[in-house]
Amino acid sequence: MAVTIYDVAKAAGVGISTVSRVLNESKNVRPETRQRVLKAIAELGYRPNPLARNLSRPGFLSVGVMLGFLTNPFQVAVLHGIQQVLSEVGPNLIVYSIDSAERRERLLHGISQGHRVDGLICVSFAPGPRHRQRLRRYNIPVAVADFRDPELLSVYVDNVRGGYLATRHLLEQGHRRIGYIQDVQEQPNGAFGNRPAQDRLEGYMQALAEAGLPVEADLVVQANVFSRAEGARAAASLLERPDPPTAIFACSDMLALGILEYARDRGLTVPDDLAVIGFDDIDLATFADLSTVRQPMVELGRQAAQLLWQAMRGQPLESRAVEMPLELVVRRSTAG
Amino acid sequence: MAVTIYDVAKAAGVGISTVSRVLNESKNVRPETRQRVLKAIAELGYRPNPLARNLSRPGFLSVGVMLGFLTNPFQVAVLHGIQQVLSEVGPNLIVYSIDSAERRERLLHGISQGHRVDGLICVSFAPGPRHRQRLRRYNIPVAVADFRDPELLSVYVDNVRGGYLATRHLLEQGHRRIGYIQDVQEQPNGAFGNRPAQDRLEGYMQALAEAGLPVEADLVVQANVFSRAEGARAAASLLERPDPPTAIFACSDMLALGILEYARDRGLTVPDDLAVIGFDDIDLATFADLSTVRQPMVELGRQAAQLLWQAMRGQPLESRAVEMPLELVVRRSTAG
DNA sequence: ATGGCTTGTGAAAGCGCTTCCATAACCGCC
DNA sequence: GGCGGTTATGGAAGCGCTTTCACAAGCCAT
Repeated sequence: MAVTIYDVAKAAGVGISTVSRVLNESKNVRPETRQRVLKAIAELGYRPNPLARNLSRPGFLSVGVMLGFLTNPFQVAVLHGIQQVLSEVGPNLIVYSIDSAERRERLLHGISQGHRVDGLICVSFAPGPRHRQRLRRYNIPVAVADFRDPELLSVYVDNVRGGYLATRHLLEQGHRRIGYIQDVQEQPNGAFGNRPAQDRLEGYMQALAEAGLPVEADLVVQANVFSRAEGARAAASLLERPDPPTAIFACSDMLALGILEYARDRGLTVPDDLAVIGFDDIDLATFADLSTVRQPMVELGRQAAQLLWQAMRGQPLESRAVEMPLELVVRRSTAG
Repeated sequence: MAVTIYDVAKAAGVGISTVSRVLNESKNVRPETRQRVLKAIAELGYRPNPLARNLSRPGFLSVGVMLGFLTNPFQVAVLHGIQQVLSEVGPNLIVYSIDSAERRERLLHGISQGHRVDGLICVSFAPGPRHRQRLRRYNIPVAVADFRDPELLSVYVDNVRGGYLATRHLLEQGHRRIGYIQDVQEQPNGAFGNRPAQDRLEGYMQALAEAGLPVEADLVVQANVFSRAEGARAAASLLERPDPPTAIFACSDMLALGILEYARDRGLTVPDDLAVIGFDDIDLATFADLSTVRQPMVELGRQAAQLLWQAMRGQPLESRAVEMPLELVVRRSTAG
């Protein structure tokens, strides 16, 4: 099928070792011979096969990173952290961005049985039992970032506590009716949901309970995708009702920015008419003066990459799970 | 060194083909044998070598993407576009993020002679002559996004025109003293600079000349890195002088957001006290009501990926260079 | 000339896997 | 109880490259 080093050798009337030498710019090739080989390479359109090359030299590892859309700043930040670590230590970083549950399964299937990578990092989710089993069978280490899983290397935050912190803060500001917007994504089992967002909801409920307030089902709404537009839409559904909340906790800053946008369009004053708090503390939160719960996004990625890399090299791990700190950041969107 | 399929076969007392069958979950392996093999795999910590596997089956290609920081929304958007296309067609996407000129050279060196990828996309820069020569020699196709290069597959915008559009718009709003902030990055040759930003400066100068205005060297400042903080710093250096400009054109939205932040901190009204226009039209520009010159970032990546993929498959290209449209987007930061 | 060098080159042995092919063991059937 | 037809398994030939090794020239100083 493809043109190989043998074809080139034959065309140039030399042995394959000579072609290889030309390719690797080693010494001891007569200029004239080199020219003949280069000519043959050019004429045949020969392209060396990276796989074959790496096979016959000290191994070059690669790790795969599976994440959702590259439009999600949180995930990009995590990727950035992973990148930082891996670019130092060496392995190739192969990015698999997943836009649907179906594609995720397909990719995971390929990876878990296809031996395409030497290590895997999943961001904000964990592979299902079947994939997991195969990955373990092949001794492909797996790290999850932004997810807690006892079986895998995991780096995570206490999302329940995060939800609690955000909600308690709003309660302390005197709010009694607090909306929660969570983003959902399609899961492989066909269900919709999202573990971190679910956990934050739990924290939200805890805080309400602690304050002796009921959880009103109406005040919890879902946004389908991760975007400002969805945040605005969700805010609308929350606020355009008889008895609207005075504060909203969005499970991501991006959604929260959408809420702020909606508020501005409607002429609502923040935080007086409506208080808003997000989650993540993305770069833009400062710009928008958005209160939020900060999670160390880049560090999440770094730690996951570090853990994975240690496992890949067979080094002993002091721990398989790392919890990262969460911090309430109060800005003007909740405290005028 | 590493444990191979032979070690496993020996440990399990079977042939390597049987191990391979177990690994690939093919039929015709007695359950008992399978167990023995799995046990051996687990005990030896055997991990199949992805390279070797892919070598002996229909080829699996990979393309490398070299870009700057993953914190730059423009570059992330381009990456997103690339990702969209390549995830459909198949090859692995290997991301090389570059934080210094030195690292870029080192990586490029490895890639151009190391045969690590089957195709390469460079975002916002082009490989230097030496790398380029080697890449050509090995028939590794190269596409550049956000850069124009006659020798390579390139997808670009007319940055001169973009600078012109932005500046003319400010002139039409009545501004006569217009600042320009450009970001610079270290180049392999040790110089600092950035081709797109340089071109936009040229457009800026064209527009001024057309309006019969002089280009004042004081009004052109540089930001060292791509960030809001740098934008604010540059704005400060421009505005805290005797005769400050009434409008600023920043060569990226991120810098422009920094300017807006600075203006807000100083109590300046936008656009009355200071008009600001950016470049790119990143997602957040809408949120910040920032006027800008829109470039189709995702599409830039998509086109580059498409061009590259066609070249990789040896398909004829109708064109090696694609110019993408630019569009002035007027929002409240320049027009009250 | 002649024994060492260095230099240019090809043959062949891997690298770790998949897969084709051959063999052996086993099934049920007339 | 012997025959075609499965089913389980090992041997060996690649996949496309790098690299060691051996060998043939060519070089210099003797």
